[in-house]
Amino acid sequence: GSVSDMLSRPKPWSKLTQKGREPFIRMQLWLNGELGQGVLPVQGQQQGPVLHSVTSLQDPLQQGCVSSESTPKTSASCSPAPESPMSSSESVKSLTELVQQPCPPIEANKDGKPPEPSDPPASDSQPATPLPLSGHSALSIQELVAMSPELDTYGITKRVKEVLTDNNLGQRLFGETILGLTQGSVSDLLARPKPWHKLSLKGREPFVRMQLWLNDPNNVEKLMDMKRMEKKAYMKRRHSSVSDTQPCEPPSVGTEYSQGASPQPQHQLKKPRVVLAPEEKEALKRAYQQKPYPSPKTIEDLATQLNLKTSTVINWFHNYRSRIRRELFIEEIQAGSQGQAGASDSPSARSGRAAPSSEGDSCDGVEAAEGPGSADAEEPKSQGEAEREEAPRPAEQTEPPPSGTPGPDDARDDDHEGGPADGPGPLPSPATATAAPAAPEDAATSAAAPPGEGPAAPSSAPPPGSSSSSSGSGSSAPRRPSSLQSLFGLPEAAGARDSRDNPLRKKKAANLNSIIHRLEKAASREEPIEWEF
DNA sequence: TTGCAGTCAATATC
DNA sequence: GATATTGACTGCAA
Repeated sequence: GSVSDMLSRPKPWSKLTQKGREPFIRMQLWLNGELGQGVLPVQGQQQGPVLHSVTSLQDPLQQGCVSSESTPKTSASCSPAPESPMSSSESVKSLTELVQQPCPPIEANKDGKPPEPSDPPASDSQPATPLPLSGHSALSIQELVAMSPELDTYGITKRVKEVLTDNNLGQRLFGETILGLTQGSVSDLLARPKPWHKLSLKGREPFVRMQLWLNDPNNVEKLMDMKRMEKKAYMKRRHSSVSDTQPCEPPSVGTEYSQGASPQPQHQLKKPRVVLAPEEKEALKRAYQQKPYPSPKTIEDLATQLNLKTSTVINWFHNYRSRIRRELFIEEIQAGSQGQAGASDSPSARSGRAAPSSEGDSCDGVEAAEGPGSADAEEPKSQGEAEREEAPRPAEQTEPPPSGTPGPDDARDDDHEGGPADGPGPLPSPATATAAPAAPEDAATSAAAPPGEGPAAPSSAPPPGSSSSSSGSGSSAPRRPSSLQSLFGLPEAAGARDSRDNPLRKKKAANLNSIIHRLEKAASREEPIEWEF
């Protein structure tokens, strides 16, 4: 049905969303012969057919171009059938145009910031500047992303981490040079990769780049060279600045233009970063436990009580929700990979990252009820979260948009609270929150306490995700069968399945389902809910 | 409008 | 010095 609709009534490119454009890109590729039967070979593996073609696309970095054999024709592939008629769909037309036009270096798109190659830093550590991705292939990369088979993001990051550590290459260098991302982003990406199917086209890009990089036989050398060049540049700059005092431009960069008279105005304007105090975070977490989706009023109250800007509170909730969500993703993956070993169902997987998880403690409301299933206790998520995340888990639901939107909704203030404005709202003030309302708090409170002990559980189990678990040094994905190693190809699903086999998981899922059910029921009844799960 | 994904960049930690 | 964490932003979609 969708196909029919698309073929008969194609929307203009400009009206399409990223997702909506994907089918057209696929069609174009298919027309170009880039896609075999139109079915994306999920085998991609590092050398899967598609990927190959991908590589062939010649990443500006050429990094990924592995396939020496992929040869020339590849290049052709790059440019999507230039003249392919494409008669009808203008969308495709625009696409081809887009693809053909010399694409701006990726960063340009990314940051939206002008490439400004002249950037001072560039001058010194020039090499770093960027993204070798420049070249015409910036767009190609997007194309690649669109046509790329499902990749095993977890496996890819794992291998990347290994290569980087084995060769003593830093994330910063790798990120700036290969991915066009900052160190923090790279760190985050490597530590908490989202499953392929949960990623947007943009989000997949870094993984495709990583895959290409991994495929590049000279990847390490290239990076090493970069490293050397950077060092050289740094030394040079340092030297020159010392001897010449001539600030040139470098000064402003790396070091500090601190005293300098000129630049200060701007960065004077920089607002200092807000750092939430532990108590404030605690209060926010408690509030989150009660309402993952607080109403504007609640947010305001919270802000007032905590003496924070409402925007800060809003941001905090956004960030917390999404980070917890990601936390779940990797837990899912890890659980899946551990599969049978259900033993360490311990979620905390990431030692360091106790936060969301252990604190997520949040789930309290939910878990608490779990009662016996203490096991669940570890899976920290707030009700809303839990529902949202867990719900979909059951069987076939691997879909991103957990139809079960009920989760969040139920949790929303506005929903069950009196309407918007009314008053008292649950004011999850630090104080109130803890002691406050109904049941959930128990959890909340209890959760508050545990922080300290929380670690207990996790400690027992070796950090699943941590490479340690895999022990096998070189054996990147020791416990993960080769399959996982390369492609995700549905592995996710597989993983999920595994996890599902785990009794604990089943139990948890069942519990969550019942919670959801009860919530829905309660909601329809409009009865005040007593959280006694 | 609201929520989310993806990032950046300042800090914290290791 | 490298890596991890996290508040804030931007852009997009519903």
